[in-house]
Amino acid sequence: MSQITLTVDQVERAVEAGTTGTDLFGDRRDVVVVRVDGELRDLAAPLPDGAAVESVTIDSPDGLAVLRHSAAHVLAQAVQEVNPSARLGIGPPITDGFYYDFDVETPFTPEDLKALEKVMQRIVKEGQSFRRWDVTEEEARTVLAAEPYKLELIGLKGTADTEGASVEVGLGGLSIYQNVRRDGTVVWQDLCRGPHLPTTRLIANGFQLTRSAAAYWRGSEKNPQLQRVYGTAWPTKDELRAHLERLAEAERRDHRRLGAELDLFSFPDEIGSGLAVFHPKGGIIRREMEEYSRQRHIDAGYDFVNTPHITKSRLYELSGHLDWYADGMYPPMHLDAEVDDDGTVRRQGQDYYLKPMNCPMHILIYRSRGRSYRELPLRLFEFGTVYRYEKSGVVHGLTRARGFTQDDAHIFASREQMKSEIAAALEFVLALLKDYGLDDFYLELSTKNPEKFVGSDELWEEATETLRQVAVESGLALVDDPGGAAFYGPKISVQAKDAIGRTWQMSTVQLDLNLPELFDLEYQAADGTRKRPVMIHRALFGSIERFFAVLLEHYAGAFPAWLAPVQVLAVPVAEPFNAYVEDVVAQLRAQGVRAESDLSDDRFGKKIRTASTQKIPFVLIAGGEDAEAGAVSFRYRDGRQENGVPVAEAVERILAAIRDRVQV
RNA sequence: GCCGCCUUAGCUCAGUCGGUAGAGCGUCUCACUCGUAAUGAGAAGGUCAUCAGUUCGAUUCUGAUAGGCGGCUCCA
Repeated sequence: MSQITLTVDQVERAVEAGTTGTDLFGDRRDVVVVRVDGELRDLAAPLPDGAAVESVTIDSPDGLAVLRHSAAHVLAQAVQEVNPSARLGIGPPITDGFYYDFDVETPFTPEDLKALEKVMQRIVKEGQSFRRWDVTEEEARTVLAAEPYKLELIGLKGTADTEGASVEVGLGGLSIYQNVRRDGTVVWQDLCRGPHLPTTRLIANGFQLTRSAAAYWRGSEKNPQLQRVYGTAWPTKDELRAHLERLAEAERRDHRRLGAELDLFSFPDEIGSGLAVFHPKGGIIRREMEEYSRQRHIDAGYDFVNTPHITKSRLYELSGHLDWYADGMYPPMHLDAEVDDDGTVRRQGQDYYLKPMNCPMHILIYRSRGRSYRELPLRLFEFGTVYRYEKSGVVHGLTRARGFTQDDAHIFASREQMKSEIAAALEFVLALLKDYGLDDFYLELSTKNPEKFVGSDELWEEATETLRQVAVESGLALVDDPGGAAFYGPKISVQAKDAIGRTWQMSTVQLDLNLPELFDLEYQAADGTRKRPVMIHRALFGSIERFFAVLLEHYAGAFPAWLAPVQVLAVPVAEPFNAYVEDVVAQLRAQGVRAESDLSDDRFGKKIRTASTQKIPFVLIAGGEDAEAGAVSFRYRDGRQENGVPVAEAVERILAAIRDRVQV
């Protein structure tokens, strides 16, 4: 027996040739695969001489992916057991779970999913093992002759176009994974690069099928749709339960639900899909958001402009929007045409479009007269409402609407000012986001797509480097998004994490090398020559409606006092104290606080409950003890209370919380 | 836009195997009500999304339309 040398979890060891991961880690149930010289491998694979071997546990990111991928295989086996005519698409692990695509005659129903879960449970309990079989292309084609989609993937192997199929075919050889019963019979098999769990038993009870939906084959809407089944899988039941609880929490925070519960906004059918109306309470939140933003923009040297909601087509022909984005725009209104009775056109009409973007309008303001270098940088800001004809299937509450208001600014600057303006814009944006209560960020830098760009390499290089420098100086994590830029310039976007860890793309700062060119923008430089300005697009909220939704979900409706529609609710312990309570409210109102009193004939406990469900930041309670002492009692949203606070101090405390924009 | 599901009172939902409907919350009225998440009684409130079709009869079955939900594709 020859010996080989392995480095096992950083320790060098001599072992017999043919040693496998199972031999090394068989006594550790949490080790599900091994990483051999950086590549994940099955535990059953013999380890090569000199290899560096690391254990990969089921709760590590790689281990979880393997668990979920194996769960996807079990799902596919279950589907084909129930319905042998189902053809297989792909089945990769995804965040928190997995999916598998099937070509089936009829889509899955919720009952189907329940039944499939039962079959999966049985397969899991059988303790089938995953056996790798390295095959030639010929063998693979023979084994998978009945699986047209798999054959297509085999044909794609090694080409650049394996997107979405990387779990089935890698760049190396082909392999098939067989599910083997304990008695050695092969129950099911699938084209797959692996690796997999040693046994289905590890899928234990920590999995669940969650939903089914259609998905285009290989992600293209030109391809047929397959039926996709989604599931989630975890190492333990407890983790599964925690995951389901996170989903439930996200649902409780859903801005569409909170919007109705707290009477903030609605989407009347009569107006149309994706078009919101803000109710008085939503209006207050929105006004506070806007007013604070407006003040900060004034302080930062922005000029305020206003532009119309519709325009003749000429503007968007010039800007190129009609070339690039006509599909996403509302169709035009054709106006002013005059036709004689005999059908001859007496006067040519005009097409008017609802505006999908503010920038061309702002450009026209810049271009309304000659500009001097002395005016630069010129920062034009507008809460500009735009309309985009989003496809019917994508409209989603306030986060994807058809009409929304951008806090949009365009900075016209000289090449020399470009760097400092981009830096200032990013700093401005980050500081402001923090004031709204988001403080966990990372940045994403979208760089040039070599296939699709305008402008000189030099300018791109300079702009990209500037964005990068500013990003690095901010001290935030920076993620590269190579090729992710729009054709007209690189972009930095701020990704914010909310209270339950979800990431939202927020602000963007984007350099535009294209529009100044198309509109032939100029300014007169100090030396008398005419020069072209650069243009920086930046939005903080992106869309006020969307930002509203993000804040609503982030705070779960419990806004900090400065944003809360009702900041204080005063509740008398009983009717005799109505007047006392009203007096306190009057004092607060005199200071500009949005204070109300609950003098309804509900009982005291009910009033507390009502205030609670309305998520009012300060509930002030007054009864005999308080009235005698000239005091009130605070009740906060978490149930905390503080009794006998002198009225003057209470007022001051509330004013301070509002002024300082703190959460209470 | 594509696939699937859904649409019954202001909200959340029962229900009718085809004979025009119910609950809880909310609203209104009355009574009750002195310490931190639901006092009691009563009342009002519905062309069962819309439009066609089948039927003696449609909220229920069929189809179309609109809106919603979950995905896919898209997101300047």
